[in-house]
Amino acid sequence: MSSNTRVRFAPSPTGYLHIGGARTALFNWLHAKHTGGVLVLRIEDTDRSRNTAEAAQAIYDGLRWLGLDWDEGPEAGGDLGPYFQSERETIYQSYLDRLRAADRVYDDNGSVRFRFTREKVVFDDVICGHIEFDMTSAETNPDMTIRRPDGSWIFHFVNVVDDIEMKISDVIRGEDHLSNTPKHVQLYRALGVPPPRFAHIPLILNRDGSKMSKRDQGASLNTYIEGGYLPEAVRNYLCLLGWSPKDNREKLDLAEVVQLFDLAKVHRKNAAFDLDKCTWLNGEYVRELSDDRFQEMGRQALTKAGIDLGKFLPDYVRAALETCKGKFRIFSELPAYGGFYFKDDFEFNADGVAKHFVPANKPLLLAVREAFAALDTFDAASLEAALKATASGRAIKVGALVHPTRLAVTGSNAGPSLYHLLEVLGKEKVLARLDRALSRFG
RNA sequence: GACCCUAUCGUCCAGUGGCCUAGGACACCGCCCUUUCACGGCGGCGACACGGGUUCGAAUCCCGUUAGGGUCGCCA
Repeated sequence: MSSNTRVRFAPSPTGYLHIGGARTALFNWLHAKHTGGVLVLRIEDTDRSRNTAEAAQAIYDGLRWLGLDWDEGPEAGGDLGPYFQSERETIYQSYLDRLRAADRVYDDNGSVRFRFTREKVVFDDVICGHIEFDMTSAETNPDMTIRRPDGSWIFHFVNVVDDIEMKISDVIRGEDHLSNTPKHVQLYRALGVPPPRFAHIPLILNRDGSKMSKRDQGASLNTYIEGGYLPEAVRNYLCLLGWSPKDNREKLDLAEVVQLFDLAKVHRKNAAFDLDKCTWLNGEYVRELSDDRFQEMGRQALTKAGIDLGKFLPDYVRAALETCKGKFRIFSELPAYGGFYFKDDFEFNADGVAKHFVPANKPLLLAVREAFAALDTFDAASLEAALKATASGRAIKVGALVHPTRLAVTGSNAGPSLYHLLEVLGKEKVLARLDRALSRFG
């Protein structure tokens, strides 16, 4: 399927990719893919104080992490560049000349202003529908500045010029630009170019409904990258914010979303970012991760938490990680869940101590130690049999032994399957840890 | 303040005049499964912002109010 659809994602290099920007990029990407069109990436760095190179890199990294590639732009090439506004000076100059020739600009204290036509501006937004703005009053809509006295350009002007030059057919952007659109439409008309289609997507709000700004928790994509989230899960969650496959499904693969995505069906309502749901969805994906990728991400998460895996045999690490699969939702939870495999001097959970390290349990734990010590083969099946035999020999429930034992060897009340975890730990470590716990009883 | 957008469970989404005593998901609570946790299963809690219309009939259409968000820069 070929088409003339050309969309663009045009972020300002702020040093990180905002979660709202990420979704705008995602929707642009989806629309391009759905229509067989092209996605252009353009860096809007007209503000000279911004450190473009590094800040732009953060944007590429974020987009690539999400799996969003662009057809034209930095590091991708294209015939309609350059794709940094800071490198398009002569183009802007020529467009300014056109406006000047048409007598649509004038100087004001050294800056250049664009003279609006005093009229009603109407346009049809793909998402928001028919929009009317009354621009007849210079009081409420004063002529806008398009170039500063120092020669630098203002967003509205360069944005429109670039969209014209890059032959953008559909401008898909955040709803915060809806009120700016009539100004842009006026610019198109003054330049004698038909405006593109506009589609303003709703904004992402904080969980409490307030506006999500730079400093808010979760505003930066980095939060998810560093927090041990999977890109496919975050991408899936973002798809569901303001758009729906309509059949109550939550987990959708990318190819299917591309097929179903319909820009016109995107909501008009702002949505709150629900980290809990995003985390749940992540857990769904983690559970289905291939063993290799799970192992790789697991090692990364543990290393990041300060654990030196080099001190352990690869087989030990692999087996340890294996017992944790499917038990947690985001990788940042892994160190707390399975860190005991790599630390002998861990603290014992206080609630657990109060509940299980009571005097009456000391003989029980001793009996378990004795049973385990007598084992020749230290595998899950033998351990389970030994523990159950110990329990029935004393006419107590298995749980009465399981809980103190788990606490003794892991320091926690929750964790991987006890018998498997004991097997991975090995006889030596298990007996040592049991002794260490026993010493706590005084 | 002016203008623009929006308004279904706490959150995300389904619902486009009768199928709605409003459905699903996350979260929360209970039960079951179970060596813990998680998963899974079952059940519960929980919403059409308010007021007027239109219509035989309104969550769905219209108007108003209220609330939230956005824009009004020589930021993007």
